[in-house]
Amino acid sequence: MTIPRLLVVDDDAETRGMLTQFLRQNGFIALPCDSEVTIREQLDSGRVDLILLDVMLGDEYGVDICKRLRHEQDVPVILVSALSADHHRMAGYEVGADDYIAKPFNPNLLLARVKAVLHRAKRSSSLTYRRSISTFRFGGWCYDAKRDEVTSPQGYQVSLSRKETALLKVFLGNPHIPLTREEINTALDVTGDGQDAGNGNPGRAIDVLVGRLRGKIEAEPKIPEMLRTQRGVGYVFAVDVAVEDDQ
Amino acid sequence: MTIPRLLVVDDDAETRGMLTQFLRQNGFIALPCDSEVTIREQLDSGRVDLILLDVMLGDEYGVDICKRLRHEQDVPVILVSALSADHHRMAGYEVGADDYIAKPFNPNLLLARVKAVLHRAKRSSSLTYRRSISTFRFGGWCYDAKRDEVTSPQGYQVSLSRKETALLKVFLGNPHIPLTREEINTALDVTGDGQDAGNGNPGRAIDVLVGRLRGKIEAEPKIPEMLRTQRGVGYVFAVDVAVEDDQ
DNA sequence: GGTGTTCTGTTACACGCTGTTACCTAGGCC
DNA sequence: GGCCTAGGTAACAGCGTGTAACAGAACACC
Repeated sequence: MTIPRLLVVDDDAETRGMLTQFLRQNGFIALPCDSEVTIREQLDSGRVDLILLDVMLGDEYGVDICKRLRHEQDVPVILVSALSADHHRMAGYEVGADDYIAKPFNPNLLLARVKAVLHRAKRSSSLTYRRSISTFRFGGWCYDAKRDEVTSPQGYQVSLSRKETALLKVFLGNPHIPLTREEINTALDVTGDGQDAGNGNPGRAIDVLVGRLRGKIEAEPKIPEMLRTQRGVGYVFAVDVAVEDDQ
Repeated sequence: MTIPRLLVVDDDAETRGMLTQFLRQNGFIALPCDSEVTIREQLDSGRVDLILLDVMLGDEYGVDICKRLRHEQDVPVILVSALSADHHRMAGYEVGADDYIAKPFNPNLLLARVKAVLHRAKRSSSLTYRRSISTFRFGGWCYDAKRDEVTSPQGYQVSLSRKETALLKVFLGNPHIPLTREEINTALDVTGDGQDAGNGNPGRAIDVLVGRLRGKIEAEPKIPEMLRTQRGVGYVFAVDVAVEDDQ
C-alpha cells in the first residue's frame, strides 16, 4: 500500500501552502509546484498519482498545461479555478481533466473529489490508497496522527480536544518557524478537520488555546519549553520534530 | 471501437426526447428510459456504457436509483439535476455517481462530460460490468450485503435494525469522508430500501441512530474508533473498507 | 380484534468544547 | 521608578453532542 502523491500546482504561494498543508493533514503526500517546469521535475523524479492544477498560472493557462501533460502521460488531473462559467468547465473536460473545481471550494468537497478521482484511477492501476499514517516525535512526546493520540515521554496518554489537536498539528508542521496569531488562525480553519472557514479574526482565542495546550503538553506550563511566545509576533514551536511514515 | 450506448433517463418526455436526439446527432446510441424498470430492462438486454440519470424522477429520487444500481453493477452514471447546491453534489458523489451536472446545462458541456466519463471508463475497462458487491470488510468486521448479516471480529453475529443497517451501508460507501447529518439523512431516506419519502429534517434522530450503531459495533462505544464525531460537521467512518465482489 | 415486542423519533438533561471577557502580570521603554 | 502594551489565564456563557427515558408506529402472533 502506498500513500497517494499529489502535485499542488498554484503560482500563489499562500494558496499553494494552505492546500498542501490541508492535503498532508488528510493523509496525502502533497508536493507543491509553481510552474510547468517544476511539474515536470516532479513527474520525472518519481510517481505522481494526481495533479491539482490551478487554471490561472501566471500568463500560462493551466488548461494548456493539462493538454500537454495529457498528451504525454496518464496522470489524473483536477483543474482548480476561479472561473466557473460553463465554457471554462468545458474547456477543462475537453483537454482531458478528470474533474473541475471552482473556487472558492468547500475543503471537504475537494477532498471528496480527490478521493473519487484516485479511486477511479486505482481501478485501472495497481495503485492502492491508504490513509494518513504518520507519527510525529517531538521532545520525548509522540503524536500518532492516525489514532489522534498523544503520548507523553513517561508513556501516559493525554487527551486533547479537537481544536488543541489541530493546533498541535499546525506546530508540528512548522517547527522553529514563528507563526503569527493570524497565520495560526488561518491554518486552523483549514486544518480543523473540516468545518467551515471560521470567523474573521476575533479576540484572544488563539492565546487561550495555546494556554490550554501548554497546560497539557508542557512539563511546566508557566515556563514553556516547546510552545514559546515571541512577544509582538506570535508563537514558535521550539523543538525538533521527527516524522515517521509507516508506509 | 464500438459506438457507446447511453441510457437517457428522464420522466419528462420532452427533455428525454431532446437529449436522446442530441446525443444521437453526436454519434452515440441513445436509449430513452423513464423509470427504474425500463433501466433494468435495458441493462438486462444488452451492453450499456453510461447512464444519464435525472435526479427527480417522478416521486423517485435518481440518487436512490443510482445508489441501488451502484450496489449491483458498475455502469458509470452521470446525475442530471436542477439542484446545484454543494451538498446535493456531495450526495451525488457519495452514492457513486461519476459526475453531476446541474440544469440548465450547456449541451456541449454535457457532451464533454459524457466523453470524459466514457474515456475514464475505457481506461479501466478491464473490469467487467455488472459485478455485484457482496461483502464489506472493515476493521475486523464483516458485512454481508446479500444476507444482510454483520459479523464481529470475534465471529459472533450482531443483529442490526433496518435503519441501523442502512446507516452502516452509508458509512461503508463513504469511508473517511465526513458526512453531515443532512447528508446522512438524505442518504438514509434513499437507501432505506423502503421508500419513506423522508421527513424534512427533524431533530436529533441521526445522533441517536449513530449512538445505537456505536453501541453494537464499537468495542468501546464511549470512545468510538470507527464512527467518529466531527464536531460542527457530522460523522466520519474512520476505517478502511474492503469490498469483495462475487460475480 | 387484542397483546406484546421491536423499532424509531423526540425530548430533556448533562457535559465537554470553545470563544469572550476581565483582570492581572511581565516586559519594554522613557 | 512610572507608564504602556502584550500576553496569561480564570471565569463565564453558548453551543454541540451523548444518551436515557419516553411515546408512538410498525409488526408479529394469538
